[in-house]
Amino acid sequence: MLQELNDAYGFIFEKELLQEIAKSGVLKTVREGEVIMDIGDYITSMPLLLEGAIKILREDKEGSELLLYFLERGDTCALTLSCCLGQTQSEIRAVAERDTKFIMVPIGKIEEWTTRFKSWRNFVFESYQSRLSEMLETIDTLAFMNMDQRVLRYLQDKAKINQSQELQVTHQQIAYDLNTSRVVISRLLKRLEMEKKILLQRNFIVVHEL
Amino acid sequence: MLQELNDAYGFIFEKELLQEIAKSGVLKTVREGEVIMDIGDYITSMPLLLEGAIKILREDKEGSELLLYFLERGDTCALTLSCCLGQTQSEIRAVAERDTKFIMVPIGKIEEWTTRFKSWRNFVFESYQSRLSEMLETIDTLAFMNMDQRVLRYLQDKAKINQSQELQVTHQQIAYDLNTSRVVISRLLKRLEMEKKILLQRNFIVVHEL
DNA sequence: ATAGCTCTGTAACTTTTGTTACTGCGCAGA
DNA sequence: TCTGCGCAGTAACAAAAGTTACAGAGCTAT
Repeated sequence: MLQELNDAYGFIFEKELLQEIAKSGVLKTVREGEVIMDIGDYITSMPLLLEGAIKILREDKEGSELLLYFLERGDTCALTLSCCLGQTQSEIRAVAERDTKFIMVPIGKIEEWTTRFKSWRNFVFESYQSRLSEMLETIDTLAFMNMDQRVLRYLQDKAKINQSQELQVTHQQIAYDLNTSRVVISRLLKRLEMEKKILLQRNFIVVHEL
Repeated sequence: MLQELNDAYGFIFEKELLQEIAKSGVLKTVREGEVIMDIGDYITSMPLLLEGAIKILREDKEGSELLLYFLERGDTCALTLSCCLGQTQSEIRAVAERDTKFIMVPIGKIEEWTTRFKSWRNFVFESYQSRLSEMLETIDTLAFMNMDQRVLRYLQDKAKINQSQELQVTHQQIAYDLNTSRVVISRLLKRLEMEKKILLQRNFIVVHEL
């Protein structure tokens, strides 16, 4: 575990902190598609991503979903952090986008390290910061972009996160993530294909523009 | 200034911190409609609201605007805080919703107090937290609500912030804040009036449901 | 009072998004 | 091989939101 921690966090945390994390943290691995954390869950620890990717979703009372953003290696989820520190229920759902490995750090340590390690304090602040800017971007796409642009952007983000231009995803899945209907997505994807921006296959999309 | 500080922040900050704020902070008053901070500005201090209200707007490259949320007494803007600590340009515009009084605290002190005062640290964390949840709410309204619901919600929020059911606002202004067109707003307002949820006057709307 | 302005109401139309319904393809399992 | 199922394509229609255009109401300054 210490080795993996070092690979992902070695350049921002000091040795002592890395050892503390290795001591108090619990290593978890989840398979693609697994729900790591759900809306309403009581959160008592926060994740430090080592490998893989996680997608963070929001849901309304009627059960409609919306993808907020992805987390990668070196990230943590500030919304979870916020739940932890505020001792409230989770506002979001976290689902493994790929097979993923991470360390869960218990809430008590989070606060303790905040006073003891400057690098940890910075990490926490930077997490809040990057999560705020991701949320801003999400708001931008919702407020200022049409569905066709949102779909293209979604595909590009997903390609980046999965480090592959070939995405294994169904139209229905995209529709869920963007909170619209399958027919709308199929329509727009077809248009994007005609514009040569993507290539459509069964269960599978190739993104040209990155 | 110390008196006002005490009224707004006395119950969360210790005496010593209040005095430090009074010493290092600069008191500012702005009139309704004044732009306090604009997109692209370099931010070197953060505001602590004493009185009044501020609205926070986002803009895209084409100049379309969107209201993100309001700030009230006792609030600070975590997005600004984030800019401060990250030494980056402002991502948002802040406009006085009413005549407003606040204290600007220079960036150096923010960091210093973070290490010296637990109450300050908590305040900063809680600001991040509440701003994150405001942003989540904004995302919810954009993703899950139709324009008619958004308009009603907007009016209710504005009434709350201004502590009055009678809002002095034009249809055009609402359209700007919600990033839509004046005609759409007029149409929906008319419908809300027929549903007895509001009353329309010239330059002026009465909100019934709060 | 009247000219000029801002603000509101409304009609008519377009575009975008959402809905329903049906077709056919391709794969997996009996 | 046939059946059933999930997935993709598409048509036809409905609803929501955006656009253009114009008329009239009310305020202000001369």
